[in-house]
Amino acid sequence: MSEKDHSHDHAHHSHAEAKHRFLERLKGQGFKLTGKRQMIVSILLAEDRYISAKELLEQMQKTFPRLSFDTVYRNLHLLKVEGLIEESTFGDGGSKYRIACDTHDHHHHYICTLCGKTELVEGCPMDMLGITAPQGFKIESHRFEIFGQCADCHPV
Amino acid sequence: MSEKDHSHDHAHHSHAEAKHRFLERLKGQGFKLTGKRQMIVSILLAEDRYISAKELLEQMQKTFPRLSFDTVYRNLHLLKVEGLIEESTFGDGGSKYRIACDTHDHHHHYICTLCGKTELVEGCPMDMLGITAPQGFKIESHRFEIFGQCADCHPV
DNA sequence: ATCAATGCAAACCTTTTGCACGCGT
DNA sequence: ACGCGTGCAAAAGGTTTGCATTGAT
Repeated sequence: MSEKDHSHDHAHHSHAEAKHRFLERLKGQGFKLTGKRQMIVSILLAEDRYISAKELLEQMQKTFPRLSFDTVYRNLHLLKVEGLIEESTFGDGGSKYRIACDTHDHHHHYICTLCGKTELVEGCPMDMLGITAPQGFKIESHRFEIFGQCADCHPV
Repeated sequence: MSEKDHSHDHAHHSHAEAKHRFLERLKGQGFKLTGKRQMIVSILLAEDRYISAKELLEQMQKTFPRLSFDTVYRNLHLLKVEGLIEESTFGDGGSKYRIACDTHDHHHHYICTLCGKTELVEGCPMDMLGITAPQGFKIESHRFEIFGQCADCHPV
């Protein structure tokens, strides 16, 4: 087995591992592991980037021709509530979703606006900045994203 | 004239001043100063917070009963392209808009998710954080917003 | 008088929902 | 067998567009 094959095999292995972990979490909550649900997790893991509900639907329809948006959205909603995926609204035309970075608790992303690929940002502005909220302002959440084009997507 | 009246007058004065500045900028670009366009700028200045296209429409319909979404959106689009308003997508159900903070070049906001009111955040994470983009990632923009409830909107 | 702005209506796109049936447990 | 998950269809929002008319300059 060549080095190339080995790394490929390794990638597959960790993918399967991760998928198993995600599905176990759903199972533990009493949700059923349907074929479509598993495929959504598979695709999101394999893509490892932000993709739209439409992209997801189109990929899945190759296997499940009668699949429609409602099921995709219902599953995305479930996965989001369970904290297994992340949602963002960059670009035009609605939300995009990616598998949650389960190895890092709190994080922010560099996001490629062309392909949706992400990289982790070091640190969080809420820690680094001397954030002092206005009088009486109760902070509940924040959003920090850096947009641009990844090495694969821009010419030079 | 009482102090109260005076401050009220002052507020009106600076509002009118700001409105004039915004409208002049449109005029300079060759756009027509229609009543509806002026009213949108007026409302956004008076509100000084993020509001939805729907809120805008409803306020304006008191004066222009036949006004519909298309005109509101067309004007919002124009104002956005001209850099006179800012758009955000917090909460559910689409975009919200506020008059641009023309006195500050680059900035970020504390945003009240209940009323849309904003406060300026001191500093920008891109300056404060030791941002080092991944190999080959070409940074084009970023988004940083702190959400919560302002003093007026939460009980305690 | 000219050309942008508006009203109206319809289309578009993403996302959600009600209901009956099918499938994982 | 039970009850969640799914397909179908339709609706719900938000936003955009074509076209004829109105209105600012």
